[in-house]
Amino acid sequence: MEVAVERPAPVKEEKRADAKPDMAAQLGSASALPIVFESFASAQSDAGIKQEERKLEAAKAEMGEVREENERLKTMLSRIINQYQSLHTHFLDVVKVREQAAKANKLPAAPAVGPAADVMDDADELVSLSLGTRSNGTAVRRKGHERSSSSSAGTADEEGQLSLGLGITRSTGDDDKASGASVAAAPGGVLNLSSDDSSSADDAAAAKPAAHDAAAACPAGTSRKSPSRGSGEGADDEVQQQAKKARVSVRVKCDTPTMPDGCQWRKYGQKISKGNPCPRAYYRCTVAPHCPVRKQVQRCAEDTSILITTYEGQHNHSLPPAATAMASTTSAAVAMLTSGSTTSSSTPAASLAHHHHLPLVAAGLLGPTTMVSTATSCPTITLDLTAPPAPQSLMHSASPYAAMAAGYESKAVPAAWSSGYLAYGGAHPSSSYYGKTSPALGHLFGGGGMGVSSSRPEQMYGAAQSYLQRTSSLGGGGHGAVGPAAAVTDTLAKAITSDPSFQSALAAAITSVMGRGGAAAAQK
DNA sequence: CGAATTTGACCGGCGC
DNA sequence: GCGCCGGTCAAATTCG
Repeated sequence: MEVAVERPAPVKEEKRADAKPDMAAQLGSASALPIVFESFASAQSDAGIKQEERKLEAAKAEMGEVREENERLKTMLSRIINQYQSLHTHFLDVVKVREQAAKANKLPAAPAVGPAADVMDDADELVSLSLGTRSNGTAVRRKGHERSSSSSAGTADEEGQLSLGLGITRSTGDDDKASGASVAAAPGGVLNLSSDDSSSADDAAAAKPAAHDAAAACPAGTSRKSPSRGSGEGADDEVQQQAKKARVSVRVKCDTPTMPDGCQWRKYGQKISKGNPCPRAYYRCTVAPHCPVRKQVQRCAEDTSILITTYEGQHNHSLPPAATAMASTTSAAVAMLTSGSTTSSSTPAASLAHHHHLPLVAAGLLGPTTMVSTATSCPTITLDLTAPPAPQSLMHSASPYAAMAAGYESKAVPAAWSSGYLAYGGAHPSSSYYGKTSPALGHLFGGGGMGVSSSRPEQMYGAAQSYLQRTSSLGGGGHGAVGPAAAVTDTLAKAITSDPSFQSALAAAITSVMGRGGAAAAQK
């Protein structure tokens, strides 16, 4: 168990002002403690024995704390794993039942049961997961297409809601009410997983054009004659295409024409899409000549203050620091979604999404409101960052994102990014900036690169929690878990910013999630 | 004057 | 097969 090892040194350094800095740094690692004690033993033979003893006591106390926390994290980890496994089992059961029912009804490929089969096949099949964070349900599910029919609502009722420890609700079809209710009832941020061809990143743009957005956007991104532009690379074509298919869509409240993500973009087109009076702008990454990354920017028809930015593809070049967050987010999304789709045999895409994202949800790593839609051809992750959460629960759940946003922001992103998100994370639910969490996620996903860690996300979540709790106690002076002031969040931001080990640990844990997601999908 | 943006035309996928 | 639609191209225009 490496939980304690990942704990950030600077926190302890601050907590233990009486200890030497280097010692405090060593104490940050549980495995380093024996070395510390050895050095203490030799030091005791010299002068200042009492002082050293005091340090020794402090070190022991510290070690005790670390052990305690380690135990806590172990417990939390095992609990989360259990919940994940039970959920996974339950989901597989549901899939099996539905397949059997489909066979019985002689509906070859329809995964749905009963009269709503067409709805299920074509429209939303959602599994909403929540852990800790609370978000505004209405914003979570704008997916409700107008194709919604009474039969779909009935389906939702029939399917019921499978509710497990993580607060899982399952809904089908477009029943906004059902999903909205489930969201509202859920204790926190919601991850929606859908295997819906008609739900895409752009579904957030408006309820009506959602189907068109997805249906048309996907082929365009993959089937166009991109080879002529040099983005295709022979044997990697398939991978490239996979990568291109996967999308990350971010809904934020933003007054500027585009979201400042740190990357260089060149506009190459603009269209009025059906159902949304606001034009959709198409941008291409211009950091490198043949970078395949595109983004679409469109304002929400229902609320023009909401900007929907959809990223597609992976950068083939190094990025400026300011752009790494978002780029890493898209890369991570691509990794998650494409790894699943390539290993899929008979399992519906939705189940893959489960495999990939449950750990994320369990770890509380996906944003306050995150939607994953895995169409067979166009998997998309939507970060709906427009819904203000209840501040009470955020300190324990969403704050890690806030902290990450802060950590990232201090490096590269304009102040609005983090200030807004920090407000979102705990202090000012009404802030007009509260949507801008994507750097947080991006930082989580990207900071440490992919595929190099053994850390577990569950650990990470716990670590993040405890870290924040500790840090808040440092800087906030007893604000505790209830609505810390902005000053506290600033303190949190600074504390975490100054702690690269924590950042890398988080990134590594995320990396682990990605890897395990793919492995899990491959096993099925 | 070069770079970036605008905008109408074109292309390919998809549904009817 | 046809029309609709989203996405892209590229010439024209604007901007710094």
